[in-house]
Amino acid sequence: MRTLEQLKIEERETRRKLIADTARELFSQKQFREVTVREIAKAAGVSVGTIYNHYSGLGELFLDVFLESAQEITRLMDKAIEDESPESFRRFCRAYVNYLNDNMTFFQMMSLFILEGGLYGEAVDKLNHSMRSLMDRIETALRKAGIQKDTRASAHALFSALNGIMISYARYPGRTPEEIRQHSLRLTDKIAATFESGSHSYSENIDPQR
Amino acid sequence: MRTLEQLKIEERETRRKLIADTARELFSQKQFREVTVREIAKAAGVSVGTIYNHYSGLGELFLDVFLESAQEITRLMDKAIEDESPESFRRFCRAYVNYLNDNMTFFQMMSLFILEGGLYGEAVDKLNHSMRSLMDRIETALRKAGIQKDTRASAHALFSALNGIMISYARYPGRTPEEIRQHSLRLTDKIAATFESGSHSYSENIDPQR
Amino acid sequence: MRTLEQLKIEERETRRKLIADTARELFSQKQFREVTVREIAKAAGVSVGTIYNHYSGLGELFLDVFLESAQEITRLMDKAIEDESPESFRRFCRAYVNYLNDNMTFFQMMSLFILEGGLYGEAVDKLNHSMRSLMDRIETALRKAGIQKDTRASAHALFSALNGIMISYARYPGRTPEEIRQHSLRLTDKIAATFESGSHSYSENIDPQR
Amino acid sequence: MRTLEQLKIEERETRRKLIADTARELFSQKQFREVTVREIAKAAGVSVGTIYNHYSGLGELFLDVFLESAQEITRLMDKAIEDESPESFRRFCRAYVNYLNDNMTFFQMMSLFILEGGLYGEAVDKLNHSMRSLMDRIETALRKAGIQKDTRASAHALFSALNGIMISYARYPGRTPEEIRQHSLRLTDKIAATFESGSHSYSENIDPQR
DNA sequence: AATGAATGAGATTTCATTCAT
DNA sequence: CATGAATGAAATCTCATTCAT
Repeated sequence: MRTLEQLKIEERETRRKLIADTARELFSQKQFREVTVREIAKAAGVSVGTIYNHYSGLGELFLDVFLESAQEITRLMDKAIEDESPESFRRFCRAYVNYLNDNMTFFQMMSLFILEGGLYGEAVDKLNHSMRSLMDRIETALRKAGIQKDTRASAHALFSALNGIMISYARYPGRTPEEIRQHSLRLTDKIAATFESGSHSYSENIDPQR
Repeated sequence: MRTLEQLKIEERETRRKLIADTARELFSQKQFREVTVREIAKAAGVSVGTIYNHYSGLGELFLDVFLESAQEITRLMDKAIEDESPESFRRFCRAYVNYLNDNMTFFQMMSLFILEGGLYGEAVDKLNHSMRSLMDRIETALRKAGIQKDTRASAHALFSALNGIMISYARYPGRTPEEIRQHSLRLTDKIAATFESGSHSYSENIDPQR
Repeated sequence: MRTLEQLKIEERETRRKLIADTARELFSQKQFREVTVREIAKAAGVSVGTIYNHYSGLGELFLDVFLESAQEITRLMDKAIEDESPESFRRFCRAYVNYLNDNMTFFQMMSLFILEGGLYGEAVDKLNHSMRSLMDRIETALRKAGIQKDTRASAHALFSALNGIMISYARYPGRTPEEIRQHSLRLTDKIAATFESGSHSYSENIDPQR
Repeated sequence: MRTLEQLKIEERETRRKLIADTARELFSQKQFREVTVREIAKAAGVSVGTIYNHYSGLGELFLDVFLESAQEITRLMDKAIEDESPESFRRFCRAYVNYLNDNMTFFQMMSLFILEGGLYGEAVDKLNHSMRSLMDRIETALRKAGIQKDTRASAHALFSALNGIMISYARYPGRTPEEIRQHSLRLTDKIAATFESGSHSYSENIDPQR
């Protein structure tokens, strides 16, 4: 009996995931603001109504896609943290910026949620949870890189700085995607270096006897 | 004859400025995406058609508003640079972030132009020119703060980092404007400190003997 | 065997009644046009499909709810007819109008059936039967009030007149429910008086010698 | 100068009237709830947008159509009042009921506004004004028919009673339009007679000495 | 140069009903 | 019989832009 129930629930989740994944796919092809419900439905092989059976509206669907991306990033970060090379911190930062370059939608949605608001109740909780997960990884990476003080604030600052690269240069008009990626990564290295070196002088301040 | 011509041109510019300023005013009241041409026209006391006589479309108007803001920021930065206190760099950074907090539109438009594109030809030139002006000031501030190497890249990195604060936390759902401002400024200080201290170890590392 | 059959039938009827009653309850809470099948199903604790197993569609369900209300009114009228006070006729009319005020749905559905049609076959028979029951009571009340001639037509006229009060003033925009009830009852009294007094002069005119 | 302005205003009103009249025409052909904006636009030879330039929404358009009908009725009543035959009162009532039979839309809209609400602000004022105009005529007709006391309340009662005929029998399922009209008029006569005769006995009651 | 009415494609969302399980 | 996910047509309303006056 329980299995039957479970099966139904699983099927439901599968369908939901199908829709979300289709949407993600479409978002990567064009500005996500330009993707319509009809398109998503068609691409997913379901009817428009079905989408509304699974999501209360476009906002919820967007959030779902966003959260999935956030999870993906989290996994990526977890991997990058394991890196034991001397350059691991720089690589960690690059992993994030590379992801953003490849998945502008994630970033655009974050902008949407943060800048334009429109998120309430449970949605905010989900967003917060997701953000905290990210921040945890960043904090870990910072610790590994030798930053010991004030790590949470530093994590926020680093997160901001890396996001800022995107907001400032992604799709900068007149630049090719490759030029943009190069520039992004150059800035990423710069920021990574700044944070790392910053940590040293910091520790000097903290531990002047050495 | 020339004076008559000049008068006409001046009047034209006045009209244009009137429209742009009205738009800015409206943008500060609500999400700029929600402001319609009709609203702007009504608020400015002109007809819709007039707006199209002065601007080729909404995009151009947005750009104009944006550029005006950019000029304002540039002036603000020029002032901040003159500050000779030991905290001048931190203040410089704060001035920028404070401005963004007070003028979200500027930031939202930058996001729009950078993330969604849609700028071509002359518009890109204007944007570039404006951005360069900003970057010049940031570079100057960095130099004054003791950063001597690689200042252009550092300027880009700092610009990114400060913008990132906004994209990451502005209007974070569930926070009050004041909470957000406080958090923004805390991060600003963090980043300013990181860049400043980074500069020291940098120069030490790079050129210790000399 | 028969008992088993009966049981099944009874259960079926119970289910049907449950659905109809739930619907009535919902209709009293909001405009019945705004109540969806899903809502009814949820409130009744059954599935959407079950509703369609019992009713061929929303129309039939509406009719069922309507007929139940009509029966309720009939019972109310039966009671009111027994009233032997000199004011019994006025009270009879008031009982009907009060019911309408308390059960707008009944009236709205009548409007729906009468004005927009869409009833066919058996449904019309049921509606007619129900209406005749009502009319019988009204006729009886009129006779008791001394109207002897042309009672069926008078019953129709009175029925119309009382319904008209609702269509003309129920939820009149800008009036509170209590104001509306007061006005309704004032008009009811007026109409009751008109019909009663009319009856006298009528008989006098028709049969002056007596 | 003034004429140019006037011309524009007139043209605007003409357009608005064109839309309203087209809508009325369509409403008489099918249930007015089934008429879509697109249909109206197409039939009127304008674009959908134009309709929204003239009306804030369907509600406003409906109200406009309704008010126009109300004016038409008022004019009709004014004519009927002039009738000096002994049957003038009956004719007056018949004129109204005939109009309702020919223009169900008017009645359906009245039902909509009264029963379902949704009218606010200026709209309510317009509705009230229109209703008062109607009531004035009814009152006049009643006075002419010899009813001297309590004429306003009587007007409301008569208005209700006549409307009630429609709500109770218009499009009664299974009846042909002609049958319905006949029945309506029979009831109209009945009600007219009731009100007239009622007036007599009333005066008798009030002034028994005479 | 100013006006502002007209345009019309297009988007989101709703919901009664069906039907396979 | 009960279930409830899927369906998909259809409806209202928006708004940047045009262009004749």
